[in-house]
Amino acid sequence: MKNYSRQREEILREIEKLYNHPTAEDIYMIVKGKDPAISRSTVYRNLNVLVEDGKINKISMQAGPDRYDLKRQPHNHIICTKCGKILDFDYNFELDNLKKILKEQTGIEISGEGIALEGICSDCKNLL
Amino acid sequence: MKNYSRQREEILREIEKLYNHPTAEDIYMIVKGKDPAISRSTVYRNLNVLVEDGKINKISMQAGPDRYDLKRQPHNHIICTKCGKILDFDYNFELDNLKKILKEQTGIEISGEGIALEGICSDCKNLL
DNA sequence: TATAAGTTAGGAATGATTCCTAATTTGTAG
DNA sequence: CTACAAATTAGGAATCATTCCTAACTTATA
Repeated sequence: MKNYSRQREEILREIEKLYNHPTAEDIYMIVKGKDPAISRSTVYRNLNVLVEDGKINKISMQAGPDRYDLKRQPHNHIICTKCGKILDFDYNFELDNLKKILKEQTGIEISGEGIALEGICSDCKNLL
Repeated sequence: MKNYSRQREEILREIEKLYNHPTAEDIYMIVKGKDPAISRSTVYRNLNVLVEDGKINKISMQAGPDRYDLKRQPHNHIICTKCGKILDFDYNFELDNLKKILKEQTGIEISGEGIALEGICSDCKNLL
């Protein structure tokens, strides 16, 4: 296992405490509270390293900045297209015939992770 | 039905001819070939209008610019995370218990559209 | 024909992210 | 320890996609 720099460790430790899909900016502000000298580019660069190392997930939004999530047990995300709220859900795609259909139609084998669905959440639906 | 401006019509007509999920820039270059005075902001603005009017879909990518697609029959997209290729597939989420599970766990009712999956396509898999 | 509403071209502004550079830290081999 | 290489940093400039701004122009309306 590769050694992590102090800054990289700090970033990972803060993400471990968070359960609200923080943005890079969120993480930057939190880490900066403890390590005022840290720079934004260090946060961005290390977030990419942590994604590559499989420690965290990057969630690409249809609008606004990317969000990050510690890899705990496998789960998926569903995003409200009105308010942008992200909710977790667990659904074992392995068991589903979706995988088979995709393989047949496109030749792509999905991993079951990195999947984002979209919809309108109940809060927003009530406002319509 | 609202009247569309000449530029808006031009943009929609070009998207009707394309089956390769063009970006706003792609569309801008094509329309500019026929109407050299058109501006980029006109293309962006009208793409948003066409999405709101339900004429086209916007596909948000995990990397790079958004892509657009005429709304023909309902279908979903799967994106290769290596090469960025976008493939269509049709899978009727209405028939699936995914919808039920999502409703139970998150309160969100998905529309069955605007869903993007990710994986690694067979071309890229061969290169690994 | 006058007025209002909608739309445009062009470019400036914005927001998120990456890139660049010189300085600093860390790892390693003698 | 010591010296050199490799990795990483802070800070800010640069980039990219997109939106915003404004004055001019079209189109609809009455």
